[in-house]
Amino acid sequence: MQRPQEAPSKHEAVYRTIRERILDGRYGPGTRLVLSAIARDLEVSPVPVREAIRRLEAENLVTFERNVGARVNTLDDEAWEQLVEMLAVLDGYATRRAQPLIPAAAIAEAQRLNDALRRCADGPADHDEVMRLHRAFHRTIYSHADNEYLVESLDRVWDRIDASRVLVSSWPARRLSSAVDEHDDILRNLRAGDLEPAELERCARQHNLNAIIAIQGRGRLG
Amino acid sequence: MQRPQEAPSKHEAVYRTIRERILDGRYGPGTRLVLSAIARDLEVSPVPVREAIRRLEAENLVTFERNVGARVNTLDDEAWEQLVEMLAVLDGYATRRAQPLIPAAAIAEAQRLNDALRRCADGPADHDEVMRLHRAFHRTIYSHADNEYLVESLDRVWDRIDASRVLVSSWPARRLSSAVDEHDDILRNLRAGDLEPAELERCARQHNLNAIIAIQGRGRLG
DNA sequence: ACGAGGATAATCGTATACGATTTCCGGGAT
DNA sequence: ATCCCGGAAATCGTATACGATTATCCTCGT
Repeated sequence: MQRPQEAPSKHEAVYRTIRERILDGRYGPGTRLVLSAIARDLEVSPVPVREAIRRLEAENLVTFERNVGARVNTLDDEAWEQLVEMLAVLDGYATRRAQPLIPAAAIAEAQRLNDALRRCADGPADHDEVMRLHRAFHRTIYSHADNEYLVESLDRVWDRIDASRVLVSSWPARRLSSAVDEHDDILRNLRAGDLEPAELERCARQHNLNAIIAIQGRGRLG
Repeated sequence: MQRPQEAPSKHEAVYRTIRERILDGRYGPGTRLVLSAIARDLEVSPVPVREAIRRLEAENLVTFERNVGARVNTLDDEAWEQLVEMLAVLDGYATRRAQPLIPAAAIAEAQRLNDALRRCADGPADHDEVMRLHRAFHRTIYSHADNEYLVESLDRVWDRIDASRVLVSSWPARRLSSAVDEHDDILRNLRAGDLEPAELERCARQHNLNAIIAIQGRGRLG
C-alpha cells in the first residue's frame, strides 16, 4: 500500500514545531509555554501538546513545574560552562575518531565554512550567522565519527547551546578570529593525518575549551 | 503551609515505576509496554502512562512506534559497543576532573567496593551483584567531577547499559579479575596524584574500552 | 494442506470534560 | 500607605469517550 501522506501524528508535529521555535529563538530562554495557548495556536487539543513538552523536558530544553507549567530553560554561567566542557570532550574525541574516515570532500566543505566564518570576522557582527557557520563547521567533521550515539549526543548539546542563545554573542571580539585560526589548524591536521590521534584530540578539545576561557578568563579547565 | 504529603503526580509515579522495572530487568529488552495494561496495573488512566512513556522514549530506554506501541529497547552488538565507547570517553574525563576534588573517604569507599568485586571474582558468578558493584565503583569516583551535566550523562549511559542486561553477563571469565586490577591501578593513581592528568584520563578511558575489547577481540578502538 | 481475504479484537491517538492547584488582584484592617 | 486575606481567573492533572489504525485469527478457495 502506498502510504497516503505519512501524516505525522499531531504530538510529533507539535513537538517539532515547539522545538524549532526554541532553537531559533522565537521562544527564548524563560518563555512560558502554556499548554492551552499552544493547543489553540496549533489547533490541537492539549493532550498531544503535553506529550510534546514531556519530550522536550527529557531533552533538557524546557523545565516543567508541577501545577505551574513549562518554561524554556535558561542557562546560567555555570551550566553553560559545564555544557561547553562536555562539548569539548565529546567533540575532541569525535574529531579524533573521524580523522581516518572523513572523505576529502567533507574536509573541503569544512574549509569552505571556515572561510565564510573568516569573512564574518571582518564584516559586521551577525551572531546568528556566526553561530550557524561555527556549528556547521564542527558537525561537518564530527558527523564522520563512526558512532551514532556520540554524534547524536553532540547534536543535542549543540541544540541546548543554540537554545540558550549565548555562545557567540558574548565572545570577545577577537575570539572569533582566534577560533578561525584554530579551525584551520584542525583541518590541517585532519588532512595531513600524520599527527598522533591523541594529539589531534587534545587540539580539538582545547579549541572548544578556549571558548570558555575566552569568556571567563579563568584557566582552571584543561 | 506544611505540604501534606508532597504526593508526586501520577505521571511521575508511573514514570518511576516503569523505569525501575526496566532497569532491574522485570521489563527486559523487547518487552511490549501496553498503555492500557499498565494503566490498569497501576490504577491510573492511560493519559499519565503515555506521558511517562514519552519521557522514557526521550531517554532512549524505550522505542515508541506509531499506532503500534512501545517496547523496551534492545541493544545490538554495535549499539552496545558505541554506548560503552561513549562511557569510556566520559568516565575517563570525569575521573581526571575528579582527581583534585575527591575526598579520601570516597577513595576508601571505592576501594571497599573493588575489594567486594574481587571476592565476587573468586566466588560463584552473580552477574547482578558484579554489575551493581562495578557501576557503584565508577560512580563513587566520577560523581566528584565538578560538572553536574557530565555526571548526569554518565548516569544515563549506565542506565541504558543496565537496562540492556548485557555488560557483565558476556564478559569472559578472566575479564573480571583484570578489571579489578585496573580499578586498583586507578585508585592508586587517584591517591598519589602525581600522574599527569592526561595520563590518568587515558588510563581510566582504556579501562572502559577494555570491556569492549574483551568481548569483541577487535582492537580498532583506543 | 496452504495461502489470500476479510471479520474481529486489541491497541493507539486525540478530543472533551471537570476537579484541583496555583496565581493574581482588590478590599479591608492596622 | 502597607500588609493580610479571600475570592476569581488562569492553568494544570487526569478520567472518560470514541474514532482510527493495526494485529490476529478464522474461513474459504485452490
